[in-house]
Amino acid sequence: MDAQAKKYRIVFMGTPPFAVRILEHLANWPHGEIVAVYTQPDRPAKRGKKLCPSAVKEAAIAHDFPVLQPFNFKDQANVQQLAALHPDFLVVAAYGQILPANVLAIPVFPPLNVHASLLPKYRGAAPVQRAIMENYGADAQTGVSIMQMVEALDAGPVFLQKAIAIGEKTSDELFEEIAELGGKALLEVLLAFLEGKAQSLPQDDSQASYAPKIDKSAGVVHWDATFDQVHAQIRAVTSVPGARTVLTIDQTHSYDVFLLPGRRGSLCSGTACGSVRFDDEGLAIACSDYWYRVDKVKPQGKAFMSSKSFANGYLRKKSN
RNA sequence: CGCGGGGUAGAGCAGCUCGGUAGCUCGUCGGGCUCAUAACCCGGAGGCCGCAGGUUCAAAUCCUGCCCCCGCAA
Repeated sequence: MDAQAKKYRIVFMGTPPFAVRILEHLANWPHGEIVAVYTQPDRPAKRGKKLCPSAVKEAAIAHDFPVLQPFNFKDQANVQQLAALHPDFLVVAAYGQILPANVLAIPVFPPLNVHASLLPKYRGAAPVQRAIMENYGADAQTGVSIMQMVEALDAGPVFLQKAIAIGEKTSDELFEEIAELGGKALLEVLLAFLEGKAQSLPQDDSQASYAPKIDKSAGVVHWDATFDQVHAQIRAVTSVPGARTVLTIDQTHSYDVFLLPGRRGSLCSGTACGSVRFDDEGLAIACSDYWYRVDKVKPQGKAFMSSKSFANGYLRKKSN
């Protein structure tokens, strides 16, 4: 197949930065051309409540891809608009909308989804975060699946899976690696379709688990767990929605802060979970087994600072 | 005009009500003690108090406008 060969028509759907990485891989695929990019409508966001475009929209505009932002596909006009694009492939990554059967039937090849887990584990909205939270062993791993979309959520047959070690990564770091891996896996599957060699395996529904969306409350650190569990939780929620806790200095001073992943301290047997300690190294908080050494904290209204800086400015009140 | 917090030495903060001397902890530099030290003692340097304008004999402080940072809400 040379440069003059047929370019397959691809419609991409996605919204957050994770989807951007997948889109970038697709954009570089020599056998296809992106004929449209679907993403969530601009939403009021951030300070000032201004209308903000999604990460995918910004990327699509940078590439000069046509952008479409329908509210949903219940409106048949939107379905027909997609059909009129005559897509060979429909690729979806973290789009944020459930696609009805008449949409899934449009592309020539099966509609594909890039999902950030080893299906059937962690179907749903927050597969990466849940995988980190629940798998904190030394050899824990998660991965990415290229699957065919069906009406049931994340339940279609899987064409290709790739695994990746979780280690001590944060969800941000893992998202990036999975997007990179997923982008490559996706192109492998697309090529397999062109060569007529694509094969899928049905998911074992009895092994399925669901990864519910992460909300604010998931960021509140549970200090009554082991160090490994606490560390896993903090890594999972770092960045969004942020790991937060209340530092109780004394009876009259406590601060609601965000914190970044730290490291294991010494054993803290006998200390009440959640106890706060300041020493030469900075801040430590007691888990059920070890002290959790915290290097960076963010008081309300402030930026992240070293725990030592925090002590310099905020601890004085304790002695006065 | 969505709501709230913040901007003062390299870092983190106090001072602002009630205008009048630039303060605290850490860091940094120099000296001392010590076998030695990240420990302790003494001393020093380092500030357009976010920007601009106004009020005043006098503004970090009061008034007005603007910029930047943070959170909530979506």
